Amino acid sequence: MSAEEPLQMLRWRRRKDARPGEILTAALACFAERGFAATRLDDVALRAGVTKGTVYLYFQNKEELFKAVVRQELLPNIARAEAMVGDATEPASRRLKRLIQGFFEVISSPVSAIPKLVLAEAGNFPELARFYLDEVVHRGMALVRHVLCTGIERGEFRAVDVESTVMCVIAPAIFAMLWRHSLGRHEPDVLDPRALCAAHLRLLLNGLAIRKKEALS
Amino acid sequence: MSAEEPLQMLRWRRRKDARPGEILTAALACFAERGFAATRLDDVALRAGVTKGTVYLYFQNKEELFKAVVRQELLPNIARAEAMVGDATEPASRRLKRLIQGFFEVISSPVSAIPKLVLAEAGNFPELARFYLDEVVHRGMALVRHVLCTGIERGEFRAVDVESTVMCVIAPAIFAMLWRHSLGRHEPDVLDPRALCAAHLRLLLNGLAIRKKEALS
Amino acid sequence: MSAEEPLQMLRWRRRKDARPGEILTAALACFAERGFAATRLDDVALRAGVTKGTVYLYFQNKEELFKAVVRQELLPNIARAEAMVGDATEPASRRLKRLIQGFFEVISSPVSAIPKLVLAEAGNFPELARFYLDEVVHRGMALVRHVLCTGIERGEFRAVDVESTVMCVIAPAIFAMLWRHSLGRHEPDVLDPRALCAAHLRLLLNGLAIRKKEALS
Amino acid sequence: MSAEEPLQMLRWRRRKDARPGEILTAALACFAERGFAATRLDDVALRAGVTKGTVYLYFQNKEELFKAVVRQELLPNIARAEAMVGDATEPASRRLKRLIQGFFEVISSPVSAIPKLVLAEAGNFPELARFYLDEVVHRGMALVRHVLCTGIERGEFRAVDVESTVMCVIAPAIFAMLWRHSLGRHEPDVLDPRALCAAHLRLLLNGLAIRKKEALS
DNA sequence: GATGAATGAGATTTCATTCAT
DNA sequence: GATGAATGAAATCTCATTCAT
Repeated sequence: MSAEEPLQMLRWRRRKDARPGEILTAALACFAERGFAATRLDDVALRAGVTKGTVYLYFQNKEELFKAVVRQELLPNIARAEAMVGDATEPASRRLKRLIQGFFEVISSPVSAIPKLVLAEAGNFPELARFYLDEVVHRGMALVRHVLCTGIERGEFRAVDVESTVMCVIAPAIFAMLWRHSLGRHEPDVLDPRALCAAHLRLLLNGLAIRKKEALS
Repeated sequence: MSAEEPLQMLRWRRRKDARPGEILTAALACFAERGFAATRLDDVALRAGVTKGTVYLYFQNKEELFKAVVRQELLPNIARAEAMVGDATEPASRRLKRLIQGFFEVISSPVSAIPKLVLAEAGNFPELARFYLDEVVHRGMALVRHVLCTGIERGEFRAVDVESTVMCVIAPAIFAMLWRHSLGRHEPDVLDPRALCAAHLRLLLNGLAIRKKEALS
Repeated sequence: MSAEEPLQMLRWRRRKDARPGEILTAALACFAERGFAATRLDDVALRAGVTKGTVYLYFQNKEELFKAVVRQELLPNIARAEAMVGDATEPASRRLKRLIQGFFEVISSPVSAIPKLVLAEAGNFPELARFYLDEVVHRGMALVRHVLCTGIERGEFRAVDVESTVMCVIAPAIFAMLWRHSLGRHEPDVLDPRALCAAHLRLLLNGLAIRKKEALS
Repeated sequence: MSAEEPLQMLRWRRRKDARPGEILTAALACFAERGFAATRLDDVALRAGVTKGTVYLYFQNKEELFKAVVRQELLPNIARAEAMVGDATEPASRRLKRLIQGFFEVISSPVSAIPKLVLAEAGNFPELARFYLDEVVHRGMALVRHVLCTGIERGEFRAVDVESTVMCVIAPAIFAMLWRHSLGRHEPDVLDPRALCAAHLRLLLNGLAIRKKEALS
């Protein structure tokens, strides 16, 4: 069969293999724009350049499509984030900085729409929430936690409440992602991710830094 | 006959004035749980102790109900936030602290569900987004900005990038609200608002504090 | 009781007696404008200056209200039409003329909306159709038939097909009534009832007149 | 399995092209029977042999369906009427006769239900009224007017008030159509279209004819 | 007698899902 | 593999009707 396959079929073959990805990309865009419920499968199909029936060829139903979007679009990003922590010989402050910058870089990519989606639909999709908690949130927090703990152990950072500080570290980046895909659409220029990242880093590193003779407020 | 009358009478006794409020409260709870689209008007009506038709007696349609929820539930809170800035003779750090604590206190009230709702539906309700930006976001940010500027002018705080720092100040509280009404439902105890508030305040005030001989990283 | 009845109560009493009529008038206007189904009882009540509940005090339901409108608004008109035939000593042509002019005069009164209503709803209200046929159509046709027959017997009119000629006699007037309450609203001045009446009379009387040596076409 | 397949296949075989027409035919029948408002889309769908959803596949909503019925069912008939005037070399009386007979022939076809529908709903659908006036009424009246004018110019007809006479010419045919689809259903045999047509023609042609030595009444 | 808040049955409309082609 | 016509369940919304006041 592969022997007599004409060129045209090869093209078809390629498209066939590409289809699921194209559909997921289209779906992410649609979900990000209107939310899960308000997105019609017709919209997704149209944007993916196929018909509704084709969507069902690759995904059992709308809910599975939704989960697939989250799953597939996030997998590379999680690994990326974990690789980001990098070399353990570096100072903790530098690793923290790189980690945060990594979070902020996500903002401009399409995956940044996922947190908003998960947030909006967590109530209706417990299974998805579970998955997201286990595969994204916990792993992301573990990264930050690890860097913070190392820094404290090594005497680079003050002995803060690690669990809460983890939240403080990631909150501005998450906030920026959510903003971009919701209110930010109706009022651009309010939030500048680069500037926010810089300000956050300064505040944070200053806040974590150990000062010589000083009592906390 | 007189025995079963009281129930009936109570039903009728509830006055027109009370109904809209009851319905709005019920609606907020439903919307917060399932989101706008997944909430059926039957659910709202049931929770409010009325029937679907009654909801339409007071609100033109589901969308208007949604807007009314956001509008009416927020008005008191905005005023509350503005009153919170308080006395200008106090040190800026104390005012900032009170402001942030105020934000964190909102988390446990039902209104804390509104940010999630607005965020999730901003794409579908531009008018609502506009309203929320003008009446909530801008006013809230103005409060923080004012305190920060005062602190910088008076030499209490370092000369930071005010606009971005405003975001850093509010991000953890917003983050906590969103968390509570989404992933937090599926994994309690991950986020302790009190502890987060405390950690945030320390980091922030430390981060803003002026140190003697220090160069930024 | 009637002795100590204050003036105010008298007024109330008067309104009470007038109510059903006021409601019927309002209902006729509403039904004529929008048709039976598209008319809401709220509209009728509003126009009658009462509330929906009051309508139900006097009429069992919407259908009964509809029938009452037709019944009550027509009764005087039927009698009026029958009286119109007038003196049997007059020439038939003059009586026919008066009869037709009578039909055309109805056009400008509110009752002229009833034929449109009955016509539109006859399919859904067989009982009403029956009533209308018996009490209005047959009696109206009998009048015309009587005059025509008299005229033929007396040698004033040609020996036409009486039953069909009856229709020809009344069709233009009915047509004008229907027009006024439907398309005529969207294009006034197309149909001038006076001119139509005059033209119809001439054609008809000419058409019925006996000519000396003439063969029918 | 192969036994019950044919039924299924027939269902599916019916092509997209055939459906709209089938639905329009079914809709005309339903609307004619019960009127616009009282017709449920379920009825239409059932009669067309499809389900409610299918109707919405081809027509945006009930109102558009209604308009489509009127539009599509009438187009052929208008052309038919215009072709009916025929040869200008014929005597006007013969052309008028043919025109009127044409109107009367419509009565027995399903389109004869449309005047009743338009009449009943003109108040609620101004746009439809406009369309009907422009595309049907004006063109129909123009035909009659043309024949009358020609007849007068050529000395065949008396110099009547043309505009009003046009109405007199068409009124009996319209009347018969309306009758058939309303009261006529509850009392057949009252109106015999053939006899009515004949009687109308005689009266009319007699009424229009010029007599030698005669003064008008 | 009059009110108008409340009801709930019933209609329109949407859209995820199926399946013959 | 891809299509798109067809489905039908489920939601929103309307409004005639009721009934405590």
